[in-house]
Amino acid sequence: MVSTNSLNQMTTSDTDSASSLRRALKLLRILSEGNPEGLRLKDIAEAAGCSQPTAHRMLQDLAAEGFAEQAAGKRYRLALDFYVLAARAGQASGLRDAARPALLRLSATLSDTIFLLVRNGFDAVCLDRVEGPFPIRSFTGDIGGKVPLGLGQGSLAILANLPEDEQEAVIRFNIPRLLDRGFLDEASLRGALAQARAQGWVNTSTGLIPGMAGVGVPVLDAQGRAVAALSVGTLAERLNADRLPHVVRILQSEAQALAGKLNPFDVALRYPSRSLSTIGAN
Amino acid sequence: MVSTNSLNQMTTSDTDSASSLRRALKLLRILSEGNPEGLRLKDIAEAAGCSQPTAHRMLQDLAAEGFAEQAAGKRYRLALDFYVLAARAGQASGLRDAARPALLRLSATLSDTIFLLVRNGFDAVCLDRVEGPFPIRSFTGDIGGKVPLGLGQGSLAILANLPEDEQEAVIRFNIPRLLDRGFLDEASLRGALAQARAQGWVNTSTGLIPGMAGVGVPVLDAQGRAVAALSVGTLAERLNADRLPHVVRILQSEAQALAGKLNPFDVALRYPSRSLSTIGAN
DNA sequence: ATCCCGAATTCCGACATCCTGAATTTATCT
DNA sequence: AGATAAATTCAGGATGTCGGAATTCGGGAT
Repeated sequence: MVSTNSLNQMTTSDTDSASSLRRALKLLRILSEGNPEGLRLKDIAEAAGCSQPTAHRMLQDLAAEGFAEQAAGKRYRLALDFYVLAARAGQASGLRDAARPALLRLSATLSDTIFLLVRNGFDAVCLDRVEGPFPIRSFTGDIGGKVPLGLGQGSLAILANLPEDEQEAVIRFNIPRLLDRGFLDEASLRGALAQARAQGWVNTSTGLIPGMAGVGVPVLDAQGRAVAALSVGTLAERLNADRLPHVVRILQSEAQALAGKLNPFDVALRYPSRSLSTIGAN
Repeated sequence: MVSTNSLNQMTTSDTDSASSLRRALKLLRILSEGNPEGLRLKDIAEAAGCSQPTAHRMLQDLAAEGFAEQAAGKRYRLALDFYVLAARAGQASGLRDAARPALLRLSATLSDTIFLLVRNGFDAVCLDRVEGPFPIRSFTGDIGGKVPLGLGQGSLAILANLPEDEQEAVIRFNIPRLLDRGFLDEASLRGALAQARAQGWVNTSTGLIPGMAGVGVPVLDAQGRAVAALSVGTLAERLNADRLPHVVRILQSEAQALAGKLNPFDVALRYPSRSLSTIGAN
């Protein structure tokens, strides 16, 4: 049989006493995590823990609103409208627009790929990316992609500059996830964090991805909390001792300028106080 | 105030006798179209045509599932989770991954900004984009952005290569929208379409955006229908008579190669993928 | 080409959930 | 601070929802 959901440990606080709306939203998550070609109704119903007619009706509604669609073979998948709709979600803080000129400058100056990452719960999310001419492999992947905080240069830079207690909570939650991805034990993570905090930037040529290297710097808000990170991803050979200081300097300069433009209006992104309800998913 | 501009497609039977789920989904659309900083409950309720308590409860559910969040000032807006979730929606056809190498090659070769557009209803959606060193203004905007079919090079290239009846339907629907954006009367649109169909590519240096120019070519499926477009956006001076033919040729070449890779996902000729493949790996 | 089986979709009665209006708390403005 | 408007909570009553059963659809084998 289809092995049940892989990562969903404690999907929601209330086992099954969720509202019908929340159940429907779970369907979207299921679709998002499933095969992009589409999922069969039966499997969706099973994953959602509801009957087939119920799943069917909800999916019909989702389709009618343009959130889902039925591909050939009757398979259901997310529709493009959903994508379009969400494109504006990243704009919340205006960070993306604020950072774009910096990304373009950095990419033009360094001829490398530049990432803009923001913190989102226990993850870093790639909010934007400008590609350089060199082919890059990164954890972060595409725009909209996410990595556990601590994995990768920018992600590490953010984690290193969180308030003590939050950092600790994130570390505790992410250690298993990091081990799953095959990198870092807790000791080396804490070592890397200490160094990152001390020197203000992160340099990982430590072979996480063979041949790749990068530099990440945090973007700090008025309280010194990391809300984002700028990072460079490039070939290891392009980050030698000669070039590294230059790259760090220019990155830090842009990060600082960006911090100045931050909208102080909503820096304090709040996290749902209700236990671990929403963060378990994905 | 908040006008409920619903550009919903034909699929939506727009009677107000919608299920509660569909009403909730409309809320997401309202949030998406509203001020990215967030909307007040009162306005949301008004735009959705429901009472405040109802809107409130639905928004609470949306927030609990990570689709929305409450910013300072109690304003509601889409959350980053939504963005992350939707990032995988664009993957439906695998077109994006298939096209990425081509985009990178084109950008590297031409030193200009390259767009990948796909058709979505009456719009063209920017599925991916690789930026060149020159600052560009485009209709399409960011990844996830959309333009009415017919506006812009790639968008025009798609429209020009749709089946007769669909094209006609799109034109009829889009004419007012195009006029709204201040460009093109119907006659010149039809003229441009005829030319685009005849020569196989679109060249707009016709001053839609001052100083900007671009070339778009359609990506055709096995039946000769346009499913996507590749386009170049650049400064008008960079598309002179000398360079234009070269740009067109290389674009067409990539578009053709891309068409060959298109997934014939119409029929499930696929061998039963029961084993492991239904669970998408990350 | 036909049969057969599993999946998808439709139907319907019982029931739980959701909606509206009023009350209470919280934020915003003068 | 006071006043006002918005946001949130609360409680019945109505409506939409749920899941089993029946039907249609589609795919695979003989």
